[in-house]
Amino acid sequence: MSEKPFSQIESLDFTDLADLISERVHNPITIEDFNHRLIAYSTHGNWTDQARMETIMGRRVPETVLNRLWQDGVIQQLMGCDDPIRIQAKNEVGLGDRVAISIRKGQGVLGYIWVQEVNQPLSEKEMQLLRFAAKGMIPKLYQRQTKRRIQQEKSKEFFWEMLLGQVSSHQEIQTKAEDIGIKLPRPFSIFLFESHLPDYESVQKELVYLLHNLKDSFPLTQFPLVVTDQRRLVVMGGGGDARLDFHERSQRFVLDILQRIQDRFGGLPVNGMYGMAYSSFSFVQLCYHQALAVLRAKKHLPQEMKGIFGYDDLGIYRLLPSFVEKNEAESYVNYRLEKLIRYDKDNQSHLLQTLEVYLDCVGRVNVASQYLHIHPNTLAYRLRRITEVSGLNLDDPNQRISMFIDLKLMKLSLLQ
Amino acid sequence: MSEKPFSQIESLDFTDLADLISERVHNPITIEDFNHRLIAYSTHGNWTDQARMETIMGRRVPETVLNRLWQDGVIQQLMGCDDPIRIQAKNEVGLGDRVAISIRKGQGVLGYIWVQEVNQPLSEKEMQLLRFAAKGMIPKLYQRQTKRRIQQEKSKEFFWEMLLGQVSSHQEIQTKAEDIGIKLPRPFSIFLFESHLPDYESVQKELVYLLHNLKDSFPLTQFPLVVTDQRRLVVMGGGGDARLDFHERSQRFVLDILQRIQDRFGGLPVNGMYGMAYSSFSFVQLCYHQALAVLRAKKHLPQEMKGIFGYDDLGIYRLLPSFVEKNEAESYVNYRLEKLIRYDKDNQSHLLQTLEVYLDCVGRVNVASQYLHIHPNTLAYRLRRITEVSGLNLDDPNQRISMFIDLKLMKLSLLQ
DNA sequence: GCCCTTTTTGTGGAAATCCACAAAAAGGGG
DNA sequence: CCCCTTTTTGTGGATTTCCACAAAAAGGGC
Repeated sequence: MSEKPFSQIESLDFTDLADLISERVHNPITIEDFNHRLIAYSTHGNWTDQARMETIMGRRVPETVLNRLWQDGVIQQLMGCDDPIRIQAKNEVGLGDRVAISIRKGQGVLGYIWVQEVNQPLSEKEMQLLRFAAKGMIPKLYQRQTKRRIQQEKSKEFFWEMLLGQVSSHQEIQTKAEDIGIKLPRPFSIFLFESHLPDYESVQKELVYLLHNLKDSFPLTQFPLVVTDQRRLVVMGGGGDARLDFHERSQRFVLDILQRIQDRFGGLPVNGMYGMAYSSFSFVQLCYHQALAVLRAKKHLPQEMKGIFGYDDLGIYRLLPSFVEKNEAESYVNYRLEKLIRYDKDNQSHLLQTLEVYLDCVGRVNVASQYLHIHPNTLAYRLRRITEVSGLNLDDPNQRISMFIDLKLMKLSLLQ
Repeated sequence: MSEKPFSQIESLDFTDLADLISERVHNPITIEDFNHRLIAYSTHGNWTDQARMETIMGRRVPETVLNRLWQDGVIQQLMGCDDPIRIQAKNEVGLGDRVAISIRKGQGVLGYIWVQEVNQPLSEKEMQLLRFAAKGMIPKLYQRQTKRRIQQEKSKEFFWEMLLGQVSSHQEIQTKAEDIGIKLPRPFSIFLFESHLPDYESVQKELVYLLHNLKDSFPLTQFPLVVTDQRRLVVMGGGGDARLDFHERSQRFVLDILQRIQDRFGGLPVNGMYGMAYSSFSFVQLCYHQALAVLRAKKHLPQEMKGIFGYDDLGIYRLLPSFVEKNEAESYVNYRLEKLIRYDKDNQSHLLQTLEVYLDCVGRVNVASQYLHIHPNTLAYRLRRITEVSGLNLDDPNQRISMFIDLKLMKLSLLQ
């Protein structure tokens, strides 16, 4: 009997193994891990069906195919037994006839072997052969998985070291990454995702899934490092050497992820932000702090921060902390602001709020008055009052801007 | 003979002496120092003429009177001899008939004795008496002057110590000032005047004169400390306990001085600026640096700094140095600005300048287009171009402001 | 020279701003 | 309560902005 059709299994790598199995079952095959990521594929008959091609090109089974297979209960079935299962062609998603078997250790799925039945349907003998192959591959796959997990642990530790500034020189980081065997992207940025949903677990899973899933189909590529911190996910991402559009790509990337999460969970369950783009790894910690700064700004001034995700786009809010520091050092007070505050207190008026809205609306009387639910002329009157009381000259950009800044600053300090 | 009419001269103070002389010459008198500042006056006949009253009230001979006396050559004559001189009434300036004599040591004038001839013209005998009095007063006056000069030296030294932060605690400064015998104003500020005129000497003289002269007639009082540094005059000024209008008073004060200097010397020969208002003397050094910061800002951005003299009014320019620091630390670049710069270079266009003027004009298309000598529609077109090229959203106050700031920052860094 | 794109200028109409002036409404103190 | 000031709202008209569309001008490449 052919009891030992894969006796050399220990000595072969996955690619050779794929070719060997393919030869024996007379059809092209793919070997995938528990997450449907491609581990290896046979070289014969590559151009047979759409799904196979896409899987190989994207190094993962296409999402559409997976969705369909989950819907039809195929995956569930597959995960529940050690036997090969025959799957009817699903032409809508480009999937031809298949036979698939899961590689399991106990109840845990380690991976799958997929056979594309392009040449001829599998005979019972070839099915049996598949069972042998799957069983024989268990230790190899388990070892691979363990190794991966260890490498991932190392990566995480390394990432935290970077984030906390325990390694900070570009060279040091570069060589250490090579040692661990991960390729850091350049230019890069640090992304942060935070959620306060009760079932943070599932959000995080979805996030990780999206990160891995979007990394190929989306402009921002390579996410070698993901760590979680309480209810946050920290990611280093980047690549694609054009630095010019990095900002736009980052923004699109974050927006897309948030959109998808929102579609799935509803509401606004997740916040996302990122630092600036850097090419030198000596900026990792700074970049992380930039993302954190965006987070803080969003917490304190949610209204003003709508639609802002990148540190690049914080604008003046990027500089507010420095302002606070400087103002305290020289005990600065905006005397015009003081006067308005005093006036408001004395007369129970709303000049300050009026001014803020007016400035927020870049001096559009109509817009601002609508926002305040007052007549445009009332706004005009109040503005006149404001200039009279405080001496503020709204035609002077400098006065206007510093008033705006000091207003936001006050708002900030009142909230803390 | 009455050779020793003032034998007790050594033991009397100036006030008693004034009364004594007045009695002997049968007319009211004043004793003044070399700078026409009142040292003492006799108590009889105080309300006799306008000039005398104003002199006593203002503790100095009124400027109008002095001007007239210089014009008529009286002062010159007086300074040139040791004899009493008779001066005809000059009713236009409120001056009645006088006799005056200078008190001189060698060629240097130490002071003057003025006799108001209200009761009767002085006889030759009384004139002689005046000569004796003047001569007898020389050592006393000289001593006084020396003491003053020493005190002034001490003050200056002390002031420098404060400015350079060598004494910095409020208490220490307070007690040290009391030791020296000067009363520091509270609240206070540090004022700075700078001139690059070839004849700086005369400007400085005029400034010191104005400072002493305005200190009574103007809202800002008490200038105990004046030091000069190269082509600058540093002054500590303040007082008048209302802190609310301190800023307005300071501004009016500086403007007034600059106006007068300009009237006298033409052009814009002098720059003046000041720090914020403080009540604790621990801020002296900081306040000085604030005035210096205004000076620097005026040097680098003269256009933007027109009409700004107080650190209070620097607005965002107050914070530019912090920006520079922070930007360098995180090697920040405004990516929108970058794009505009690149576009301008590639197409020899003027989008950046256009944007700057537009922002300087707080978004007034008409004003800005006139300033740029272009059609309003051209400006609108360019603005559209700007938003297309850089992605700048001019309706967002934050983007608008940070663009403004980064523009000024760039201008600043280009100039240095 | 021509063709092309980019930029500037012009026209016209709807909407918004600015200003002066006045009527109404609100609020506070005697 | 009335009187007074402050605030809000209303009206009308000159000016400005905003937009769409088009003609003219400028500049670059072939």
